[in-house]
Amino acid sequence: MATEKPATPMGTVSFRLGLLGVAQDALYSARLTDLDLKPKHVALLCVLRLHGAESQMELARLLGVAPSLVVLLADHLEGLGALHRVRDPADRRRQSLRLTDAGLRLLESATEVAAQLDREIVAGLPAAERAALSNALDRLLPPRAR
Amino acid sequence: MATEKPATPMGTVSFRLGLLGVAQDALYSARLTDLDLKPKHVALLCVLRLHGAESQMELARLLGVAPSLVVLLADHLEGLGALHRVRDPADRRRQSLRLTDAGLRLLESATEVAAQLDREIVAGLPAAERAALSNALDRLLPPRAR
DNA sequence: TATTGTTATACTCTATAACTATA
DNA sequence: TATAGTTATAGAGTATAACAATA
Repeated sequence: MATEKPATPMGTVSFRLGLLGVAQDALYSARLTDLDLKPKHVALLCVLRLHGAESQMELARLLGVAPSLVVLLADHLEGLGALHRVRDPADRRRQSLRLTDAGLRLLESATEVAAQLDREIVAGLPAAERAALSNALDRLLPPRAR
Repeated sequence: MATEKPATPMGTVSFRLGLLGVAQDALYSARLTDLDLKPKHVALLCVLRLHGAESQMELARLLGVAPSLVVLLADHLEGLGALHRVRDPADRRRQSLRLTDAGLRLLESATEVAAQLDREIVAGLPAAERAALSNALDRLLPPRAR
């Protein structure tokens, strides 16, 4: 009684995961407009908060995006006062990005927005299924993103 | 022991769902290049196969995209011989999109690509968790997309 | 006048490539 | 010469608005 051969991609987990995730991303993005953030900015803040990063290059690798995009994301966040760039004295080519207190508060606000989505969206799921979903996401997310 | 207040959006289901889903969509898109399709084309084919649709407008509503995008998607699929447009004789403004045999075979190929991703991706999940994930996706996907 | 499909246009996102400063 | 960061440019994707045909 495992998965039978599905008739369409809608019968697969990966396709439905893509559909739902893309919709989720768009919804979160819409809810972030008041904070003047996009999900990618939030991802960058998360990495800084949870890992820290030695350089923008490392950040690009961790986020899985081009280094040039990190520049734009960091520019925007710096403009919001959420972080500042500090030159590495040992290698002046490098800049470390450091969260400010305002950045931490911004991240907290973004967290609350996501938590609200959770309440709206997983409200319909039984507790066991919600936990299983959360576990599955943990396992499937590429380690670099965690 | 329910969900404690998460410290970052990474602690929420919705944010991780967005990250994973967007990555999934990109991966599926990359695997579809040989078929000359994008996930949105596949979604359109799925809707035609599973529901049928009376008009392109209805399709736009079901897919949650702008009508002008349905035109482009259908143009491409028509160019591949996957469907043809037939004018509704009762209302000549409307065009019904009908899957051809080639379209059905194309959808089967796209299904196999997604099934292969499933094998690669959910391979690491215990059966119970996989089933729970599949169930959760079913419940969370907006009904229009199913 | 309202609706379907289409076309034209513009905007967002992000990558690639070129460039600067530092090593 | 190689690397970190930046800037310039280009392409993909998709929405909005204008338009044509039909009702």
